[in-house]
Amino acid sequence: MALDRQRIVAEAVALLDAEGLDGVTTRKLAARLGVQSPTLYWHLPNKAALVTAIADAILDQEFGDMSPPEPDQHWQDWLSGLAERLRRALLAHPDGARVISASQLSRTMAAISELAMSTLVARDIPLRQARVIVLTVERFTVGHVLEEQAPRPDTEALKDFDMAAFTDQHPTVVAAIADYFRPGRTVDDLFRECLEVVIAGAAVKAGANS
Amino acid sequence: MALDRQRIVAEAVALLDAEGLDGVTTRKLAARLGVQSPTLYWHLPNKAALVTAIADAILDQEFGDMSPPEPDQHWQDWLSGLAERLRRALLAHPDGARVISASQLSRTMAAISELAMSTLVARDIPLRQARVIVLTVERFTVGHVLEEQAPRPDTEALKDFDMAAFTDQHPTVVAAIADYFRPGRTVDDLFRECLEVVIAGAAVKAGANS
DNA sequence: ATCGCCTCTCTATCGGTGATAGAGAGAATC
DNA sequence: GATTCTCTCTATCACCGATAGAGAGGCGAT
Repeated sequence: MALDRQRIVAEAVALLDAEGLDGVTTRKLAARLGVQSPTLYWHLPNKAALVTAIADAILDQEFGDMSPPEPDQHWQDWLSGLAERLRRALLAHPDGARVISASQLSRTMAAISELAMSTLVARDIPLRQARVIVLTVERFTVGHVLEEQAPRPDTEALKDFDMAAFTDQHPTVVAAIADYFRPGRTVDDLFRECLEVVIAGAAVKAGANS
Repeated sequence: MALDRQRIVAEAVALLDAEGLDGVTTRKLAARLGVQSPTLYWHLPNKAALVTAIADAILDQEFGDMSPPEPDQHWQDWLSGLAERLRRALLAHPDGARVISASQLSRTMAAISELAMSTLVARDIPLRQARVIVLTVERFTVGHVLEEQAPRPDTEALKDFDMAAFTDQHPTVVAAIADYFRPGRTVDDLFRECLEVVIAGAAVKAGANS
């Protein structure tokens, strides 16, 4: 099978799924493609370009179809949905948020921003506020998923972790986490509640617009 | 001079300042300390622990003194100030946001969360909402600074970047960025405006509390 | 038809990375 | 004085991104 950029990126995503971002090395990727690693450098200038291509692929997978809101839909709900989709795209692959934050100039991310900002402008929100709102939502979402996907500290490190002392020094944090582990609650609920904060603020800052 | 964990971390921060996170290698760090690199492994279990220690050092530098708000101060203003300080801490060092997001179980970060959540609880905000608000502010801030510190794409990559086509496909984004470069505006203004969105939402979601 | 160019992959190698094994120096303790 | 503990060393591992440069094969122009 011919080796081209598209096939390289597709296999890189598969490798990401199998081993995480640190497992995506030029050698392993080349091996999967039945090729020697320097060959990849004929198709890609460097590894950063590969990561950006992976980021675009991840986003494209979830944002293949992007559409503005229905006329009767509140932009708040539509923007929430966009953020939920962005999160879903990042969670769909190990280290998805790291991949996006390590990528440079992702075309798809730019397209998402364009759609979101123009949608808000079409709802009579001033351009500057539209940009502020969209950036806030995007950066919060990436920051949040980055934390969600942070590696669990290994058991070795936990051995000299004094839980009693931690609880003593951080009672509120511990109580809040305990609440968060209440039966029936999921990580999705936490994201949704945080997102509601951001969207509520966006509504305030957007002025009295619909 | 005796080599201990504290001196290692201090020198690691200096190395971070000089060369960025990718420049922080065990060999370079050891060389600065006048020592061979395996020696470091007597004081640290692995590099991840070093990064976490650097993260704590960066935060400690800005959050040496942490105090709850004055009784007459709105918690919104106090929380804004906390976020501004967090951002300042991250911006004070190259790749500061990457360091914090790569760190695991930072004690100082936990202390910041504890202070913020307990402060909100003391202002009669329900525990769960307090946690949601604090997490939102923290993760937005890290996400934002992560973007602020993202490396500028090298000139090589920009050579085949078609600005005209980009403007054509993303007119709103380009217009928004142009507005952002208006004279007198700084990157600090953008952060402040985004933060205002988050804080406004926090105020809404906190209910009718002070 | 053949010569030369172009596209793509190869081998060989470079300098660098985090990490481990195990020797050994020197101080502290018994 | 012998032993043990603390700390640093040398030597080495497997692996990483990246480059130089050879060479195979197709394709077009002569």
